[in-house]
Amino acid sequence: MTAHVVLNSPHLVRRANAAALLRAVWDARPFTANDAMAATGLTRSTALALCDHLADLGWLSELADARAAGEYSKGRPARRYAFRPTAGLLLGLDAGQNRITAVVADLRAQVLAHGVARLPRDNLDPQIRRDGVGRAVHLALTEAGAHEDDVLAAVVGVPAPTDRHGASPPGEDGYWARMNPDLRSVLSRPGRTVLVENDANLAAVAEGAVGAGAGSTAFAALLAGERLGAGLMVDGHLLRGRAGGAGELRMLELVEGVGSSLGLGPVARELLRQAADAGRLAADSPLLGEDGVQELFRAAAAHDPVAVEVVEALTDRLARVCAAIATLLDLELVVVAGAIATALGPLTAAVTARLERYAHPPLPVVVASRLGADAVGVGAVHRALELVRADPLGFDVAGRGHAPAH
Amino acid sequence: MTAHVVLNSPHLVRRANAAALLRAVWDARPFTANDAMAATGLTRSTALALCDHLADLGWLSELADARAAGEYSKGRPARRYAFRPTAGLLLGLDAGQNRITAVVADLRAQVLAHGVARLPRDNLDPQIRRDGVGRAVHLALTEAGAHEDDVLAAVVGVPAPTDRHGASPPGEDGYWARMNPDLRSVLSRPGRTVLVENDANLAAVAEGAVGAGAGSTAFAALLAGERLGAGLMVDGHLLRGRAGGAGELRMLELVEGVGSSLGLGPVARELLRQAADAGRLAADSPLLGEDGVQELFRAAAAHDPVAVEVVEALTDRLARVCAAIATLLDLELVVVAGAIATALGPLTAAVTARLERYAHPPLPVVVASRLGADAVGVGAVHRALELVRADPLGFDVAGRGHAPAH
DNA sequence: CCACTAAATATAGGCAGAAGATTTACCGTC
DNA sequence: GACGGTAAATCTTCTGCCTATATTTAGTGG
Repeated sequence: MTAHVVLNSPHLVRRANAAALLRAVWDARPFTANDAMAATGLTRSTALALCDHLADLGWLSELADARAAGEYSKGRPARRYAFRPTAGLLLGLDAGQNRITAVVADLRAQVLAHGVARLPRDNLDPQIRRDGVGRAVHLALTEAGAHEDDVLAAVVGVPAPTDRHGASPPGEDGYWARMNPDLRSVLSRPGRTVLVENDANLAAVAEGAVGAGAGSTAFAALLAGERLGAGLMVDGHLLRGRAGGAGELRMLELVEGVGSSLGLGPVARELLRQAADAGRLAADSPLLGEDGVQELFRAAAAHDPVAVEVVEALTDRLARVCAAIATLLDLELVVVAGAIATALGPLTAAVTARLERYAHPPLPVVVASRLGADAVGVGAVHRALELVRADPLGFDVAGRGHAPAH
Repeated sequence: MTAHVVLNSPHLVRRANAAALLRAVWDARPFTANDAMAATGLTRSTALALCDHLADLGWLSELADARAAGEYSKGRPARRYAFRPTAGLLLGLDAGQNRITAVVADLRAQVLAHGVARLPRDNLDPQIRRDGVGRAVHLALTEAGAHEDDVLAAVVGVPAPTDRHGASPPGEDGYWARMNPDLRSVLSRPGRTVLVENDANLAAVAEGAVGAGAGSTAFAALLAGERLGAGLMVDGHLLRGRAGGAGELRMLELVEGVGSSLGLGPVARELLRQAADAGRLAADSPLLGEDGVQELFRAAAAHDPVAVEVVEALTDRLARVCAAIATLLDLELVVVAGAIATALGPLTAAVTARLERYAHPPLPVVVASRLGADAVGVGAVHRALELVRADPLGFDVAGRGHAPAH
């Protein structure tokens, strides 16, 4: 006979109702008691009492102006309230291998400021990463004119699997553990919720919230950097697995015509090197340079035979990858994200077309992310928002620039 | 401003608490108010009032006997209640291609009776399947001495993907649609909840509830019949996907060394046929007969070279399949289920051992199901149980052999 | 200045649950 | 067979949340 949650106090009822009202009003324009009544089904007196209560707590502001918005004008003017998106702040971080980005956003996930900390090229010292996180956060908060105490929830994306508690397994040669040197504790503050999450998972959250996956219930965000990784959203849930390893794509080693989880950049470089070795590419070709991938698509568009061949190989590879993942999970969409995504725009249509060779209808669609390099940070902010929205009254908001109505 | 659920009436609070209490005592021995208080945190008066209420509704019986169980004997004897597992019945069906099985169970998922309807060998007429369902249900209910009205929830497993509403896409050549000819409507009755679900998914539910997956939060049930299909349980959720196709294994066509989603039986038959064609197997070998697969393992155990070779090929194939699925989703376990499962017991250890060739630590474990041919039906019953437990007070139970206390 | 209107406020009542006093139904024991 | 002791049931009182239904209020337009 295990314990079960019950409402053993009227106070709990009120709290649940207040949270429901707050969620209903979160994204709304200024609203009146009538709106609150419609959204919750509560009586006017109760709705008003809850609004006043939420205003006392700092979640809502009562707008002095009664019928300012000229919304009609018979009868006694309605009291108007508005959700205060700056009642608290959200912090989203992308703790990449060489760079840490912090994003400060309000309670509607509107980005207010950024902060970036570059890390030394070959660093694996945990303290350097931890310091970098602190630096990026400080920069972002300063730019936003905000204070550490204003942050209700912080979420960090790391290039490693993470379990429910934000811990990463060591991984081979301890790479994962080095990427996630207990970043949770760096960000922890009293009254603040902190979560460490896999970066591809956060990219998926971002795509689902404001990207190509909005409205979709089954899709993947394919983070295409040096190695491929995926965030899997199925039935509206982010998949985690035993130890957070869901979406790790080592299974691609078993997929015919793919053979590894290498990202598109490394594969392109390798193919171009092979062409050079075979004498089909001049040793000083721009395709072999730093910006090889950008050059590659330009050259393919200009019908350079080697470039066309390589791009076709990449298309085929990506189609196989997407087919394998999407078929097993019945996804309707694969969003290719990461730094390389913008360059891949032209590729995705070709990939989608090629899917019919490797998958069966209904075929998924492959698109490039429009969120750019910020995908992980934005996803982190949205994840933080979910945490706050899930139980807003669990967060203390009173401090922030608000004088409670006594 | 979308509508949100609120507790706008004391009645709702009471209902929620009653449901919580009921869930807490669902699997308990006879219990007293003290037990109920401990499980819910409510006061004695409230707990007793709720128990009486639930007894009135027919969910609990009050045991006349006060301190019969000799559980101590100072003070005023406690009133004792017990959950009534027969307050309503659950119906689980396995609507296979050639055979329909119905299982009747009580509210603790204890199986009370079976009913089987065999279908003509080559039938695809929807009406024949629908009639078969009715026949199997009638047989099972009769054996249980029960009536249609006693069934609170029914769940059917079909060999086809199903969406949230129990509908199946037509599939190529309409096979799926024929396997699921609106079975929902056949079982529908006023006051009864009906659900149509993919059979592999139900096998996964069964394994998670009473099979090898009990306690595991990320595992797959691999239904190994003529074709492979999987039910995927990740983070405690059954994966569905866009149209219920999650766990369809056509992606195996892309996996090296696998190449198709054919089950082990067909592959074994094909390998044996090839051996026979090559003259390595006598044309009258028992391995080529009806019970080939059973024979195969026996022969391999006796070091028959052809049999050993085929079993090794099957081991390798299964290891690749499990590695691909388990790696993508970070599963800790793959349970091989289906009619063939019992024969596969000896194979699974070899498969688990071979996984290290195709996957990386932490490696999943592969085991054979111990649930036998009933896995789908049992899973269906457990799924039905979930439906009832989720909101027990939404079901009317009063009728069944119980005189409410006026 | 007066109806009219729509919203805010005030008042009363129902109901769930807590808290604590009291009663009850047993057990020993003398 | 009356007498404490005990643990649970029951009774009484109280608080808080919500509904329902007046009543008041702050405006508009004639």
